[in-house]
Amino acid sequence: MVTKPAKAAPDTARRSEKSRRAIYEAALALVGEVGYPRTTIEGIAARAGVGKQTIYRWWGSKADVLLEAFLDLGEQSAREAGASDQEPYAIPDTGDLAADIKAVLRATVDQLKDPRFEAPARALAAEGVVDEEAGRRFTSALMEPNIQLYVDRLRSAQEAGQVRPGIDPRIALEFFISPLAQRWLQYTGPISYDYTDTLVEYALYGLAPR
Amino acid sequence: MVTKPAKAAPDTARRSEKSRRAIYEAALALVGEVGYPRTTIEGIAARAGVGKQTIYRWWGSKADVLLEAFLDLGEQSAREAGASDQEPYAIPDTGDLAADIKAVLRATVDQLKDPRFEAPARALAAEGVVDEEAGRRFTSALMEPNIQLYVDRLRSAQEAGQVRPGIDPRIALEFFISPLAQRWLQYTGPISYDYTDTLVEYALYGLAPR
Amino acid sequence: MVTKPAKAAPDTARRSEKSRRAIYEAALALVGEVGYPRTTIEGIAARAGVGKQTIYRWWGSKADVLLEAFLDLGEQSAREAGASDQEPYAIPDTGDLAADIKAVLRATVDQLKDPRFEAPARALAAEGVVDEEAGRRFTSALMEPNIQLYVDRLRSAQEAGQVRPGIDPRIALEFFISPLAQRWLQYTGPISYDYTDTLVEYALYGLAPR
Amino acid sequence: MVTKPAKAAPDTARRSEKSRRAIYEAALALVGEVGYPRTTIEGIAARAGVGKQTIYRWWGSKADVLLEAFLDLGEQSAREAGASDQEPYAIPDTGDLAADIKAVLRATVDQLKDPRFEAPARALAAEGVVDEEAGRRFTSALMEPNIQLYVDRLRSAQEAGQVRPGIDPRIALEFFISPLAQRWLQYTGPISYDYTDTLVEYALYGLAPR
DNA sequence: GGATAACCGAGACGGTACGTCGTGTCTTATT
DNA sequence: AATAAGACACGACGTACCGTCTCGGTTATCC
Repeated sequence: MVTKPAKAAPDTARRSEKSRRAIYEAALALVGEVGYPRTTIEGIAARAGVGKQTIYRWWGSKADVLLEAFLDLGEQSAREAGASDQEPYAIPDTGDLAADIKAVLRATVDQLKDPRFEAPARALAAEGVVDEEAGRRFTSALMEPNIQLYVDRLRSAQEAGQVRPGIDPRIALEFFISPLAQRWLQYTGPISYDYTDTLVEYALYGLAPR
Repeated sequence: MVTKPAKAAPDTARRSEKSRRAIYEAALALVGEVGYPRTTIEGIAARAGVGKQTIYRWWGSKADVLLEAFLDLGEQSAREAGASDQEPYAIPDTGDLAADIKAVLRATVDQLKDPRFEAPARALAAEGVVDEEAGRRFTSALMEPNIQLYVDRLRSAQEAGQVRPGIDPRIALEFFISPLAQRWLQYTGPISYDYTDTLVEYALYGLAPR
Repeated sequence: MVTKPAKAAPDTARRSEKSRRAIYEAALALVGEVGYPRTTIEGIAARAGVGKQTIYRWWGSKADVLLEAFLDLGEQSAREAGASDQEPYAIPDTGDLAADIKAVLRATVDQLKDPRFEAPARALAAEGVVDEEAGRRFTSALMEPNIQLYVDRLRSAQEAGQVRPGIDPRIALEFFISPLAQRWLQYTGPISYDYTDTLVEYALYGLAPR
Repeated sequence: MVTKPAKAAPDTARRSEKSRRAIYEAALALVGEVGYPRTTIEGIAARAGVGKQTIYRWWGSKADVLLEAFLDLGEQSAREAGASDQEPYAIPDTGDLAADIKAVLRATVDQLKDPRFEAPARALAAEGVVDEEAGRRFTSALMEPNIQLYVDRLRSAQEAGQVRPGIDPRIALEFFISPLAQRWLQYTGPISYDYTDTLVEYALYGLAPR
């Protein structure tokens, strides 16, 4: 058996770190400046001072480049923020479920409105809507970890008796994030702290035991 | 004064109905077959047996063509379905709010899984995510009418004392449609009757008075 | 039978004369300035202010473009030179064979040294050496007509008794042109009026009857 | 003073003989198989199992590689043919000038038709046509030695009174080789023993004294 | 009922970007 | 120090579409 000759993967050890970083920066900058559809691989290469082939060698598509650039951006932010590194990301657990979730959603609102995040995030989301494979990839890389935090927090609340036992946290968390996601993705409504606070109140009222 | 030579809007009266229909069909077929990004104006024109200019004359972009084609598709379906035409679309009001909404959501699930709808719908959604102007246009053309139906039904339920008075229906309805929309758009989870039924139960529990 | 779908030849009637001329000029200029190998289709297109596709639509290769440009150049020169148009090209027949051929060869020497002709001519010759199909094409388009003139003149000389009857003019003419061609093509020796005069003398001595 | 850091000529003593031979073979094979323009340095390196740098270190261009490969091929053939090595190449001198030259030209015809020689020879010739420096290099390496043999033989014939005293052998020899060269290079006519025999007859008739 | 102006099909045009290939330079690890 | 291997910046390839722009050739009113 000849293990398919499918491209002869390049040698990762020799990869130019400098080029990779330059490509990330160029990609994010361009998406921010001219939008995803008018961001081209040629443009990224030119701006990064890199040959096109260097991009094609390591990534399969514009969406791939952007996904990694975006992940890298997240890691950077995380590194800058939580210098101490303990508990890099988690929903706080003060015992007050409503307050904890409101706080997290407010942070999410801030993030959704931060132009550094917004343009690439929309680009990826759009790509994922239309290309199932990409969509699943993006979802599992970008959203799944976050979703898991909600599941954990809700389960903890369930154990504390603040959420009815029969509730499936995997579904319940969607009451917090899906309405916000839809408003953001599809411009079906404005986004604000007030709005997310209301969301939490309405939803928890239904989730709490009587 | 020369009343601006800007574009000389074409004469709608002389428009070729045959070409318009051919373009709709070609556009929908291509999006279904090769996906939105690989659907091109040239391709639509060729398949419709139409000059490119005929498309550029009447529509401003690929997204525009597809939006109208999609709306047309909806009208057709409606015409076929409700021959009588009175009350073309409304959420039933049997007095049982949960049952009524479950029924509508089940129909939505069916529609989201119908490949005739899915491909163009995704295409439009993706375009809307990345292009705010298009997004608002699509939302107001495709979703707003639907949303209004939920608002109406919820208000009626509120009057009937089945929903707490303080609740804003514009927000409450998102508990029903946003989670489903997100699962569909972003592949964050499977879609089924069971799932939408559960959604309705969890949500109404919170919306109902005690 | 479906007569092969081999490219769907474009509509010659709609061809842009302006672009064609611009392409000829750009091609000849570039070959003259930077040489054939560094003349690129992209470069020609850019210099001519023309899309690449316009070149690819009408010509199959760089060599094709240059051949036509070169033929066009020849026609132009001819048109400028022989305004009267009678006898556009022929070897003079004064009765003195040696003098007639010397005169023509001197003109050829001038042409071979004219940089306007030299660069494209070499380019075509080189292409023809390496690509048999192109070679035959170039030879029959560029050299055959010329060769025929020699054949005619030699036959006329034969009838006048200045060349032995058994001689094949098709071969004899090579004594005049092949040595010159080789010196020019392969840099095997210098080119001058003296040289071509000598050639004629040596050769005619052998061709003349005793 | 720092004796210019220009290129740091590589150390010939350490050169890998095995690589050199492999490169020659690969180059000749590729030119024969796919033609000169589609023979690439990368292709040669890959086929020879050699790093690209090894080629760039020792040769300046594709043409250089091929020229040496071709010369090497000639030496090999010579070595195989004349095992004794004395008088590797010379035009025979039987006293019959016509017969001697006819014999040599017939051998040349054979060689020109041998595909092992033809492809690389054409490649080099074409390169030389378009690049004057390469042309002079190729001519002096590949043709000059041969030409000298004709000069010698003609001078000997001159001394024997078979060629008129005033004749310049450097020019006279072109009557034998240039027509053949042109037919071969430019496809202006077929090549055969008959043809070269006729050439010799026509030419010698003019060169011989009366 | 003939003139005339629009739309229509077709598709050539100047462009931009695509994804691939080859160049010549450079770096790394091996011999 | 030369080598096999191959990543790199660069430039050109030939193709696909873009949106604009003529071309005839139907229509479809308006005189």
